[in-house]
Amino acid sequence: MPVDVKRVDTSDWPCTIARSAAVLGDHWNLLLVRQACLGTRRFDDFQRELGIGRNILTRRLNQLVDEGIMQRVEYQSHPPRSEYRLTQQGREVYPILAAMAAWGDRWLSGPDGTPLVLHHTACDHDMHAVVVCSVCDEPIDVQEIKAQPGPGYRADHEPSATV
Amino acid sequence: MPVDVKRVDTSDWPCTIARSAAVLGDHWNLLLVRQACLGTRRFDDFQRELGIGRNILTRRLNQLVDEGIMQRVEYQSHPPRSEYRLTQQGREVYPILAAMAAWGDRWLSGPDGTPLVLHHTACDHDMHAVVVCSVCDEPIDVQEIKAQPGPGYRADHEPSATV
DNA sequence: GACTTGCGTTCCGTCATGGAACGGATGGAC
DNA sequence: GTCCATCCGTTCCATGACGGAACGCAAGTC
Repeated sequence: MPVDVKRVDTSDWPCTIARSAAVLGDHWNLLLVRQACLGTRRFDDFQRELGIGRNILTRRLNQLVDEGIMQRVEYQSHPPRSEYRLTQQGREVYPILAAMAAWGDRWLSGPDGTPLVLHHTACDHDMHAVVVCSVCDEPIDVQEIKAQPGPGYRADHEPSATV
Repeated sequence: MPVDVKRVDTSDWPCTIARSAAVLGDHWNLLLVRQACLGTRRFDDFQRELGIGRNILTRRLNQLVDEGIMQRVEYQSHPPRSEYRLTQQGREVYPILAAMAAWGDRWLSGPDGTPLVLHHTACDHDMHAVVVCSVCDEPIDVQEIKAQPGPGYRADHEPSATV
């Protein structure tokens, strides 16, 4: 089970973003989770809907399962067939995707507007994602955030001394 | 100026996430924006702090400039030296990174807790990012969102017919 | 004149990617 | 029983992205 990591591995840097990037900072992983959020579960469906190579798909799905983002669930046994579903950890990636969609709508969409409208069934409105502070509920701005080493910080991995 | 895209290009799919992923779904791009958010501006600093190869760094920075996420600003002319700063578009990537950090803290951090605490100067509290609905302000859950084709949707690019 | 800083470019070996073909287990049609 | 389709992969191979190391080059500094 080759794990395909030779490019710099940032999963053990003392930075959550770097760690998350090791998992989510990948073209296909991101799209696979997106597709799973839209309801796709089967190998062939992922393959057809994304146009990803079957060999790459196999690797990526196994990797996502190893990372706890997806799980294999056998849905029939003659012949054995399993589908790939998001775990809770995987489901919680969705807000990140929604934030990316909001950013994309603002900066990348053409004159026609967004290609994808998100409808929030909880409040029954079309919406977009907003990232807010957990304490004061105000939208986040880079310039109002200071990053500081936390309890889990160790200086021994990241090339940089500064975080 | 080789643009280094041979792997499947999703930038014109009728899906904002796919488009955003074409820009942000990359290991280094994500980390470069993170680093820029933390204040890094100079070529050598990026190189040292991230441990990225100089050739790769050159390509990535140029790409980010082309995409409007960063801009070159000359800070002295003898000799000509320029630094790379985030544009507004780039600065607005930060909420996505913050959302990724929150996810990483929840699912990837060790027993010691987060390696990086975010302090919100606006309300003067340590915080984490929460992604909420723009209409009802409630946190987003995959199962409460329905995606529907929007005005900018065209079925002619993405392999899949379904969105 | 030698050394340092800042910012790249060039060269090259290695590994990931992606296309295509193959495989193998089962179920259905005839 | 035989042929064909479905589903889920694996294997093979050419291409090209990655990453390390060395080189280039302009200007300032001692």
